[in-house]
Amino acid sequence: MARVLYIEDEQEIGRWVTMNLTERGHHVTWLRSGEEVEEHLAHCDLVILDVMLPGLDGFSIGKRIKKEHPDLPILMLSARTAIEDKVEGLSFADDYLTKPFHPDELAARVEVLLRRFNKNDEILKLKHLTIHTKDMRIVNHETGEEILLTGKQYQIFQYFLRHLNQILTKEQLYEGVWGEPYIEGDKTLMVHIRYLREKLEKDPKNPEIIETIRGIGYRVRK
Amino acid sequence: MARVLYIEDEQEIGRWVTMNLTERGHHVTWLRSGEEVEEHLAHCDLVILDVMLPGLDGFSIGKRIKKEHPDLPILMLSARTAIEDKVEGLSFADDYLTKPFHPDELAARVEVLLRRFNKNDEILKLKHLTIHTKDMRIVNHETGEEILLTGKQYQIFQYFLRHLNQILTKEQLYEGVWGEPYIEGDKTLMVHIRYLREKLEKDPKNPEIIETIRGIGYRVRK
DNA sequence: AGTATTGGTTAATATAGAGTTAAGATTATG
DNA sequence: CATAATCTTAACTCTATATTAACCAATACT
Repeated sequence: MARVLYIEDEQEIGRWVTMNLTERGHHVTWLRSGEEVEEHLAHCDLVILDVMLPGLDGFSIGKRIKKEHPDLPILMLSARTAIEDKVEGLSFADDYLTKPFHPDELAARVEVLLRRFNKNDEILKLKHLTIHTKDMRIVNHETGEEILLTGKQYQIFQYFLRHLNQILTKEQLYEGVWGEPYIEGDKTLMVHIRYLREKLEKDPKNPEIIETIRGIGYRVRK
Repeated sequence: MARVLYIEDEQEIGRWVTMNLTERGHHVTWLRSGEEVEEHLAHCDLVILDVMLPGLDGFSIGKRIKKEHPDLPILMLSARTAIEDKVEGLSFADDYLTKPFHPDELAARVEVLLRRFNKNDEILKLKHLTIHTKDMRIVNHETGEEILLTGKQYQIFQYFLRHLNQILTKEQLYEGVWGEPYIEGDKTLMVHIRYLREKLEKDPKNPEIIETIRGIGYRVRK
């Protein structure tokens, strides 16, 4: 179902959680500390983070992850039930579950996050397109043909889908996809938008999927 | 901060929750039953739903709301702590909080949902217009249509919104938007005001949003 | 009422921002 | 290592928007 990155130092609970989530069809990567988190982030759909870790605490790690990857859902797991901890956790994370908990509740909350962040196999319909969000298969359901995107096209379109209905500035888009600052006047993004439209739009000259917001950027609406 | 629709039949807890959320700056509409929910949905940012209600139960109501309004966050509130209830609730809702709970936790979870669903921008109402200040989306809430402004129109209107109720001279406006000195007798600003009125006003000949202050300039009042 | 003054409207022209294309650079693939 | 696919750059075209200017309407003043 989803690729879960799980950071937990305790052997016991770590095995138990990993087992439970694996049973439900998720692919779990369990790290014993927050050290090598960074390299795994690009290849996961959700982070489960224990608060009590040796060395750097879960809150700091969570905040850093959220800063770098705002579209990656984070679920905090903790034995600390104090209201201050919950409020602190929820200030950046997307859910906070206190130990002990029932594995079904964890699984249900994982599902909520995947649903909300468009990371499960939801089927999204935009005009003449049917998009399987999990594996990003795009089908033109009027002709039945599948649309294959190249790497960059895929990343850009995914960024749009994660921010449906929002007006995205060229800066936001460029920085979100390339991960480096946008230089005013650069046409690279535009060229990609053009080829994307060529593939996605019925009539690329009158785009309906990716609309232009002149002076600002672009938008994809549901 | 946000417009919360709260459905709860118990007097005691209803008052307490309403008070707590109001204290934190939210606008709470408290309904004692799920009957007249439908008409309020269009004008709220988040739904808090009690599970135990006389008549139709909270789960059914929640599912129906989610089906019609998938982008409206729902937080379930319940005295039922059984895992089956939680799983059932989380199958459609976006969070599930069991009673008793700390008001700070409810508030924190409300914040998480508003953040995730992008509903935490300020909303300003001027006559028939609803303005989402964060992303500057302007909607005519009588027709439901979105109003798209061009760059200059956008800048001018933003200047008005930052100086609500103030009479702005043409000098002030011009210098505020263009950043260069206003030349007496220049009609550029006026032409833009005209096109702005064309888009914003119900009847552009009798402007209600942007009023003319003869001999001085213009004003937008709340 | 007639005239001056200030605001409003319209259409033309100019400009900036977006779209297009193709060639060259880079990266992936057999 | 060669070839193909994809990405970036840059010159050029097109179009929405901004500005200008000429004309029209409303209000204020004598």
